[in-house]
Amino acid sequence: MKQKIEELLRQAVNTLKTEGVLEQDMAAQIVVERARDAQHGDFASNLAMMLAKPAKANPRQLAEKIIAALPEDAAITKVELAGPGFINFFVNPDTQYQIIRQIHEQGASFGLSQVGAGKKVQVEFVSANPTGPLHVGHGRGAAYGSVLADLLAAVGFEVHREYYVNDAGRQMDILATSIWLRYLEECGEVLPFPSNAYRGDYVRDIARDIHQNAGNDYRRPAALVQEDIPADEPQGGDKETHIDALIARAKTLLGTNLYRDFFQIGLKNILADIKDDLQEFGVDYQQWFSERRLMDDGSVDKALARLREGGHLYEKDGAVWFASSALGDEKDRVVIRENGQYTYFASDIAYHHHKLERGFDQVIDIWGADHHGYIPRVKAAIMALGADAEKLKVLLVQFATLYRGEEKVQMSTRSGEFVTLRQLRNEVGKDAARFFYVMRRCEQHMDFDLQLATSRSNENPVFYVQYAFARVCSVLRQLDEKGWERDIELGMDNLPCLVESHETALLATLARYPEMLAKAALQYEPHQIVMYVRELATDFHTYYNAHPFLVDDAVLRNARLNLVCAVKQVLANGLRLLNITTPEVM
RNA sequence: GCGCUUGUAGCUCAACCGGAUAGAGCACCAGCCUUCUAAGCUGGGGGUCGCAGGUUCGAGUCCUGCCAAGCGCGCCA
Repeated sequence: MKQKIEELLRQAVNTLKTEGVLEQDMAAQIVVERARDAQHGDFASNLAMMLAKPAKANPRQLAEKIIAALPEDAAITKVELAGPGFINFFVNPDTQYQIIRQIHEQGASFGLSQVGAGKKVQVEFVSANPTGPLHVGHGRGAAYGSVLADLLAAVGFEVHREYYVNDAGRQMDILATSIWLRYLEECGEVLPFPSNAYRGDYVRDIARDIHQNAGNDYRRPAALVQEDIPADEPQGGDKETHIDALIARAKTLLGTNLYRDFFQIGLKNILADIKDDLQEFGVDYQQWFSERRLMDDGSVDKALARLREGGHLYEKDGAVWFASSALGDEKDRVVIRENGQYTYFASDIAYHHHKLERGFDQVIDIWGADHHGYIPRVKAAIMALGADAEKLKVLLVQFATLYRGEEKVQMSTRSGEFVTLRQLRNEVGKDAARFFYVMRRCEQHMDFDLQLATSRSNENPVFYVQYAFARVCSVLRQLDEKGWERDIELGMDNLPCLVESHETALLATLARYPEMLAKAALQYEPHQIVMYVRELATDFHTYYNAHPFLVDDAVLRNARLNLVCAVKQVLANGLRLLNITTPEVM
């Protein structure tokens, strides 16, 4: 419909051009929007106001000429000039009714489109270090990323969901060493636990497992472990050098192979937990991409060699630097440390190089907002590698602050007291957690009230939407109990008897669904789905209270049932995208 | 100090990327259940869109400055 009106306007402009009212070379961006107010008809265009200035004409007079030049069309019943020069279109109600038949025929695929067809897009999200369970901060990225990915797929993009596993690097060594130290405690050794090690209970659990399976095979005397280790922070030392020394000690005392056991068991356990957690949260990936793999298969060397060829690397203070400041970053960055080790950034350059080589038209990284300072250097790296930095889109997800009613929930990773995503799910359920996480624009700071999410009351928007769905189901059950059968065709043939304002409002909202989806996808804004679904639920609840559906008049009854079933279908489609359940009874 | 993000009703947030009278929910007040689920609906009050300029037919939206909050500014990841 929108396209049709745009076409009509285009023809009108062409007519005016041949009549000499408008210049031949005048380029007109024709924009038609759905009218916000029913008084303004169904669609509106600001074309006359856009053209007024270049044409040196009064917008209202120009609008009149455009209206006069508009070709006749059966679907348009009235065209009006309004306000400062808006052209409002009133659509023939008969065309509006077609949406119900369309929804009925297309079912679950109603709303899907092909605007992204032929384009490959990668969405990388969560990618939390496998050094502990996911916490609530990761939840938002998980919910947002998964809905965004599904949304992009719904509008035709070929979507690849990926999790980057940071299974190399110092944090993993800290984990392996933490597990080993807890293991030694299990064996009966007495030794202090480093302030910078991972303190969560899960570390102890893994250590206990290892002890049960392997006995004392990895046991080394505490005295040897502690010998000549520089002091920890509480004792006036530096916690980083302390833990690094312990890592080195673990490697020497255990030897490469035994040390690797701790590394691998830790990684395997935690990654399995993360995968399981995400799956239960309704998040799936096509690929779990290993950072270690980039190290092992020479990808990092390859990427750095390429930078070197381009003259982007130099040596200073014994380290190798990437001249990122020449490409928009605030300063140059080290890629190979003085000790010969790659930095995290080096493997990230290789990773993004690899991503772009895989032929994605768009690469989307979803990061926590605290990583925003990292964007310029990654973009610089992409440019230096000779690729288009525009292909990378980084979406920043702000943290959610948890509340329990008025009270702020404290989180602290160090102390091990953080609220895990799993705990959150157990407390509020998958549906509410996803709904709340996706409800806001991602760059919006968010307050997540656990009490509200669990409340089974009118305060809770999740139930509000699900309740609308359940109500339709209930109506259909009642229909059955009354011994009536739905006559879909009878209803379809008599849709024009739906003349109540609630009904026309619903028709308009239903018709908007496909456009909403396309826009939400192209703008990377899943929250629009939430907004829409709430609006549709509101329209439905209002209608439900205003008019009975199960009336004696079979014609009206079936027409209304068709409308209500269309609502049910679209609610289901929207909630399916959000990966939220649609209970038939509440 | 520099950079990124945010600032809209008492609270939590929208506003179709520059359009018409800035909208919802919660909270508050007043109503609606012998009739399809009251987890619902109807009505009401509530606003200097952080502040000040600018751009134009038109600005919550764009540009500049300032104020405030969060985050970032490692040879950590």
